[in-house]
Amino acid sequence: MDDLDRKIVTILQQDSQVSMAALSDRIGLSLSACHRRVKLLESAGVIRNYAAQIDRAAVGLDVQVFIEVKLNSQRREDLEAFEKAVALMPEILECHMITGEFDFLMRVCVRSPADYEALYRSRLSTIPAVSQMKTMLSLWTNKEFRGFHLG
Amino acid sequence: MDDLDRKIVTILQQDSQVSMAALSDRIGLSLSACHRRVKLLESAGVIRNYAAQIDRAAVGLDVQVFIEVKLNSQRREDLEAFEKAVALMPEILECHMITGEFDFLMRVCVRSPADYEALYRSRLSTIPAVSQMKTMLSLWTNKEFRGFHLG
DNA sequence: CTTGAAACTCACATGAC
DNA sequence: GTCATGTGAGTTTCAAG
Repeated sequence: MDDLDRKIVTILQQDSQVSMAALSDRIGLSLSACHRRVKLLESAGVIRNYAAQIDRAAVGLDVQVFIEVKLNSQRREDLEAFEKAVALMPEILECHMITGEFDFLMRVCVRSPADYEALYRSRLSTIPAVSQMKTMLSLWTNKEFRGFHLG
Repeated sequence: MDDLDRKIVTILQQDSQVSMAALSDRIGLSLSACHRRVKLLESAGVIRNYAAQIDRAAVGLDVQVFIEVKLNSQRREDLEAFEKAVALMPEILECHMITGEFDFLMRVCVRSPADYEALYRSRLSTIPAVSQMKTMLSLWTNKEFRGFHLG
């Protein structure tokens, strides 16, 4: 991971459909050298995959919520039960174990407040391992994720 | 956005480099019909862009932190000052205005605890509009974002 | 919506410097 | 690392049903 690799990754994070020729131009490398680096970044696992990025509103996911979760205990069985429940819910887009007052932070997207209420009432709050939850509704997004900042 | 469009989007969120032929096969449509739908989804803004997804650890961003932020007030000048400061910090990957005790939730990635300390001490806590912050260090990620769940 | 064909771009491998 | 080159694959468009 030298400076050229970071440039490549930065560009590909914004637009993975850029042609090798254009990419090599922008980083000041020959086409074949650039191509070789990209393939190396892929096989090294630096570049995981290529994905289409979707407009959340355009697909009707109008409600985005962050949820802090506290478990009954840190015992293995509670952790595993919670993780398993999270894995089974596709509306939970991400889930992080965190330090602080709560144990986990999750991001959830659903179509409507009613859908969130249903999810919350009948599928989240019923997880036995969960003792407490705090919902933070995302009112609007000031800054969206557009790739990691390198360097 | 019918069912076929949702199928297309779901596949492209996981792998945008799938060939049109393979994509059309998987959704059960002819190549040209499938191609037309993809282009429509792009021009309609449903598909925003195509991006390489990077392994955070592989690029040395070992520290991921969520930060809740409370402002001094909800006055326009405080909000704008905060947003402006956020926009200028590339380490802040996302920032959402939220309901609840705090006003904003941010995600930050840096290379080391020392880097976070420096960011926190000299660039975050010095924003005049900010009255309080709460740092939640991400210990590990149970579920990673891999695209929205449609349908 | 379908099939099929033509034109074009680019990826990829190769060999040479 | 740099060029130059050729083949195959995939994209894109178009005509016709």
